Amino acid sequence: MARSSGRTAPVPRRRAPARRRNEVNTARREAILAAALDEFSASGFAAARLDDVARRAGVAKGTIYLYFRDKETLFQELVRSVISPLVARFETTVEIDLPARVVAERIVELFVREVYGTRRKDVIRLIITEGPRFPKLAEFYYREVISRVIAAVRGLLHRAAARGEVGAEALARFPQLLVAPGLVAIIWSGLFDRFEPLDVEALMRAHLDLLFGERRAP
Amino acid sequence: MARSSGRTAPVPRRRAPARRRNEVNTARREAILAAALDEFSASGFAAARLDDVARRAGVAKGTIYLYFRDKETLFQELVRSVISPLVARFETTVEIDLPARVVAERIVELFVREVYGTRRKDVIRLIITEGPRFPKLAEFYYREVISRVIAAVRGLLHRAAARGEVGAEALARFPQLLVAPGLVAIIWSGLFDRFEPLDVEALMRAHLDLLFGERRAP
Amino acid sequence: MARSSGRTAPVPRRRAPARRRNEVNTARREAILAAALDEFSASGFAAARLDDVARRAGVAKGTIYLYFRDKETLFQELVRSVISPLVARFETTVEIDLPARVVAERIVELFVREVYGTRRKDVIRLIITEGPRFPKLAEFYYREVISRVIAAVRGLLHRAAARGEVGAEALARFPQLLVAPGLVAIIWSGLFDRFEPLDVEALMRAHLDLLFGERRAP
Amino acid sequence: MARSSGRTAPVPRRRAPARRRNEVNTARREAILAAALDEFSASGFAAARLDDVARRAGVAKGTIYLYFRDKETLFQELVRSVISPLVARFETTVEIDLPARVVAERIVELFVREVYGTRRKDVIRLIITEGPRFPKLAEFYYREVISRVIAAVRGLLHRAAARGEVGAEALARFPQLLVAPGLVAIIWSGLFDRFEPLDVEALMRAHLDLLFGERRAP
DNA sequence: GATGAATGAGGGTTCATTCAT
DNA sequence: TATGAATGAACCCTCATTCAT
Repeated sequence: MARSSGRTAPVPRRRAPARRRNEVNTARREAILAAALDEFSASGFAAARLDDVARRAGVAKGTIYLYFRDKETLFQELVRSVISPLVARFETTVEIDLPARVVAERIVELFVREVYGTRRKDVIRLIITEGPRFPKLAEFYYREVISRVIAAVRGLLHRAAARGEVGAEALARFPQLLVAPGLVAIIWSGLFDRFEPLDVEALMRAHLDLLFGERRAP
Repeated sequence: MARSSGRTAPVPRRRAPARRRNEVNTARREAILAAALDEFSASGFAAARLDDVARRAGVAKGTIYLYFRDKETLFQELVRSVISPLVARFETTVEIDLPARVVAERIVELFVREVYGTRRKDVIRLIITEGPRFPKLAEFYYREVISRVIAAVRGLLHRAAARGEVGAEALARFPQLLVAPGLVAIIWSGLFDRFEPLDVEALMRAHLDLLFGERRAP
Repeated sequence: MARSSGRTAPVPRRRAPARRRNEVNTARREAILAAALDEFSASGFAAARLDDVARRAGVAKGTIYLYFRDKETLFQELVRSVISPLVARFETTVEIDLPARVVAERIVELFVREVYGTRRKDVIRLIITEGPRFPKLAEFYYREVISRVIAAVRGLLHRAAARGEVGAEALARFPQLLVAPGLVAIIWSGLFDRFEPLDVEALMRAHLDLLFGERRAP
Repeated sequence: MARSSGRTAPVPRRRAPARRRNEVNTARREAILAAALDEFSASGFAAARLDDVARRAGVAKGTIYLYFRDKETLFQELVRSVISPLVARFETTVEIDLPARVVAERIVELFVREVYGTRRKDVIRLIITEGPRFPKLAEFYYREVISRVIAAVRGLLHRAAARGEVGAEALARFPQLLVAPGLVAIIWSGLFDRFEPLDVEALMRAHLDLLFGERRAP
């Protein structure tokens, strides 16, 4: 809504060039998302305070509402922003037919490097801990991640089973079995690491060995 | 400016009577615990309202405080009351040496029947979702459950490995691998059951088959 | 079961800004203090409701917490804000050596005009009525007011006694005797004024006459 | 409400003899009053908990309500029960005409011995601290104590003034001046004794000396 | 009478959200 | 656009009072 300048000549308001403004906007939005991840991870959705998110992001509390409708939207967009790129990444990993074991190793390696070793681990943990209270979030995650990953893995494994690979059939029915130890590692790290740290890579290697038999050479 | 309680010596508060709690008391306490499980499961610890717990338990709000010091204690006792009997149950299940596969089957069967098929599933889910915010809860669960279960399973499997059973060694190092699918099933049921229900028994059977090879006859 | 704030380092809370509080802030703070004095005086600390303080101050309940940490701090700051200027005022009144009677008259006059005739009377009454429950408040009042006033009066009277003035020695030992009728007047006004009002000025004049003998001309 | 004993011969309920019951009742009532004095003195009326009163008195919470309508009634009866005997005591002390100084000394001595040296001091302090919130209490105290004491003292002092005693006239106008230091001592003891104890007897002696001139021999 | 478990109104405090500047 | 003071609904917890036993 343009302001009327009345009888005097209008003074053009100076505006930052569109390009620059967008960059600032994007940076600020991302600062808020990063701060939100910190706070939601530390306190959970309900107990996290937008005041703390704002302070951590270096903006005023009201500013958050310029970028996100409300606390819940901030939370959902946080999850989306971190998760969405992950699926694309995953789908390029599994698009060619390879032996089931090789596929499994790649998936596991992708998980360890790109999820467990990054803030994405915290987002997965948030989905696990907060998901039951956020049907929309669960639905998004199911549609955008779970169902697509499962479909991709199933496709691969069905073809592997058709080629006679052992174990592929069971995994194809329940691809959850492939990633279960990864999820357990994420839960474990949030609950028990201070009592007994878990070596994820060794865990996942042992898991693959159990599924496919010992590898000869590393 | 801490307020003083004055000059005269305070009469020591009589502790909760150790005398036998009669049946009404026990029933009421359990009604509150059951209602609390419902509400905490539905809303999470932070968002659950003690008002709703009271209403669901059929008591007044203040009555909760006759049985539990505060919301946090109620939550903690809820977890303890459901979890503690479980461990004893588990330890009697694994006390004799049997082939690893048989042990694994019993554990899995115990899990499906006594955890997944009961309200205990919800308590496990609460530990997973709320544990990161309740260090004491995580510690209790680690000391009373996790460490003991892991120790028991490790003992069994080490002996099985010594007898030459395949797979026992890897499982002995990471007993988490045995129950990982069970935990994933619990998480799944809270998030995705409405999109795609999970047949836990089939999942666990497939898991055992992957670990130990197909069984011939069920 | 203390709740943890998680793993990530907390961002230090920015303290209440030391920057100049603008006039709106100051006015609002004072409106809250004035309302608090009304309510605390009418109901006592424990029974006063912050809801009423807020309504009387024309602000929302939460606004109080922008200016004061909690009810107790509000009470404390109320006392301090009213009392602190009083001591300075008093000390300028007694700094020169004069005959004991003249000093006593000035102190009495200061009390009647600046305490009894103002809201400060209500604050003194609050210290008397609530002090036993607020050790820190009593300590503050002792250190900042009582001990300094007593020291000042003692100094004056000792010198007057050295000059041979009668009565000065006893008053120097117990300066409380000088102000006792003033305190009784404050108590009386809160309890019995509706049955039998007390003429403070006449009371204090009679007191001085008893201490020092009748004055010839008023 | 007599219980019906049905078809069998009625078993007469044993009842304690009326005398014994009355003694028990009286003792219990007094135990509650004593406990109430402790608790009200320690915490003030509003913050004192009937739970604590009951525990301290060695009775159940409900029992208090068999003897007193509610918390406020308990408080008022507490004050009455302690104060009422005091007035009779006082009136016998001042009934004969004596020199003003002697009367004043007797009153002061009565105060120090029978009020300041006993729990009555705490009741006076409660009247001072809680009176502003309890108009009925203030009225009772004014009618039963203050007005009668003042009338008695005035009578004495007017007659002393008529006999030409110096100071009697001023004191007759404001008998409050006689007891003011006593009240200040009570207030002081509740607030500042831990910083600077007050020697009441010396204070009162100095007070009398100021009013009537030094005594030659103690 | 005596008990103490149960009640539920009440109030201090928090914090998501709004909006004047 | 950005700010942060202000708002007020929400909720945990206390405790005077009641009442079935």
